[in-house]
Amino acid sequence: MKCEDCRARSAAIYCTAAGSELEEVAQARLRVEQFEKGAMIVADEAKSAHVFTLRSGWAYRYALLGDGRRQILDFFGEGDFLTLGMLAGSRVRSAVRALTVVTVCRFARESLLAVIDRHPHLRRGVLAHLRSQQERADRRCLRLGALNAEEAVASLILEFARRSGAEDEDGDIVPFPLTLSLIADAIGITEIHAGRIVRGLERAGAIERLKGNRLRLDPDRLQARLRRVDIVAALG
Amino acid sequence: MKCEDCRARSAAIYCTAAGSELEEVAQARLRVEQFEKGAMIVADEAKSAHVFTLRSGWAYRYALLGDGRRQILDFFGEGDFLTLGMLAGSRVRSAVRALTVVTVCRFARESLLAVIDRHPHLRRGVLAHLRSQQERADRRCLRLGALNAEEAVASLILEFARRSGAEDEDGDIVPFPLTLSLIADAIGITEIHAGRIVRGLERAGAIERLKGNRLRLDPDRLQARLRRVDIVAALG
DNA sequence: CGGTAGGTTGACGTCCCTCAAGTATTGTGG
DNA sequence: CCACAATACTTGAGGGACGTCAACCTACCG
Repeated sequence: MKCEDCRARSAAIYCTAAGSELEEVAQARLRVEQFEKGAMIVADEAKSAHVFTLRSGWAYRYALLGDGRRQILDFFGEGDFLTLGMLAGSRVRSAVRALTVVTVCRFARESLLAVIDRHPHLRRGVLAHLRSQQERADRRCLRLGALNAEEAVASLILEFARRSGAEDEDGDIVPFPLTLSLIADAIGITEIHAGRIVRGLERAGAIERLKGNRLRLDPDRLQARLRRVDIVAALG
Repeated sequence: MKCEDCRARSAAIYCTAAGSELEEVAQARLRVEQFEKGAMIVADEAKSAHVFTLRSGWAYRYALLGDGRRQILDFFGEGDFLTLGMLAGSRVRSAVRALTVVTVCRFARESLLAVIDRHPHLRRGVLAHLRSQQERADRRCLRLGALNAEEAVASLILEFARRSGAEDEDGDIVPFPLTLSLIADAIGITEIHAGRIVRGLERAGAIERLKGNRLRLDPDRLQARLRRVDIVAALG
């Protein structure tokens, strides 16, 4: 598992590392692991002493409520850094699960932090990571607070399309590993209503569900659903 | 304006600074400023080269949507660091306004970053700040996605009570600078419905609105509104 | 003293939820 | 390969939470 060959490297938190620095990062790594679809990667983020770089696949972070409902707080894709383990201690208890088969690099939080601390210019990557965290948090907040169900689903689909390496040569077919139940818990509606919305988008020709958790999409028709809100806030 | 006397210092991002370090922080400061209630502190966060420490008062960060609606993304109180200017470059355009009369210390982003970069142990404060940012983002997400209007208003009030120095000697009277319109835009409902909810809480004896933007509250009755969701996620 | 910003109330409409009963689709053991 | 279960998705009918519009009230400020 050479870091040099890792296609997630350019998106990783230590993306600016090279040569001996990359060697130190590899030294700090405990091991490379694989998780099955649905497996728990982190059980309680606030207490985890480990952090991960996601090499391939998708994962999601969520909180459970007293009445059993689940609120999805974030999605992680290739190159993303989970958890914000460096920020451990939050009073909002959240866990991370694999959405697809996933491979990760596991680090002890303190030793990765130590490497970054030794090499000032690695902090650029940390700042970039924090910016994208912040941006995603703002987008989620807008999606949940200001969008109706159809707009929210459209913006969620577009986010996945954008993040999964925009340009597949094959038109506009993108992987989309979410079930209706996950969509529902991400945007704060019920599974049944999520189903009606997705079906509606399909009938309108904005999306088409294909075998193997993939989606053919019509970006223009999806964007059209966001016309009401898109001008200032740049969702999608 | 001596930093030693500042009551916001213990909550500031450079809270671990002392002696000569604090001197460097004060050197990096451009000036201390005051903003009137409602005044714009940062017009476009993504482009701001300045960052602020809030010395006194309350402020809020918000985004505007194409159809004129406003989504409040965060509230800032005494000691908070605005903006995430160090993370400038987000594609979600947001601005910051004063909620009350506000005094701030203004810094050039790069010079404050440079001070922190020179003194490794100051980074503890940055990490603490990022943790609380993350925690607040999660709470907002839960509030918007999983709570109904009454629960959301109760959790918002409790957040303000908690953050405004919990223990005023005078029972449970807390400053609460939000109008119905701001409450509505924070939790994603209309001003009119927010009015109905607040009125309902008042009639139920959970809160009482006093002169001067203050609130007398009955913590138990407010907490009771969150029973359905509180067990796992620790809102409030 | 009038103007303005903030708050209240009612009637009615829409969006989303709930419950119930289905139909694919996938996986598993024989 | 089939039988069977489990999971995911679909559809309809009825209800509740929240939005919309319009009217009115109150406090504050110049």
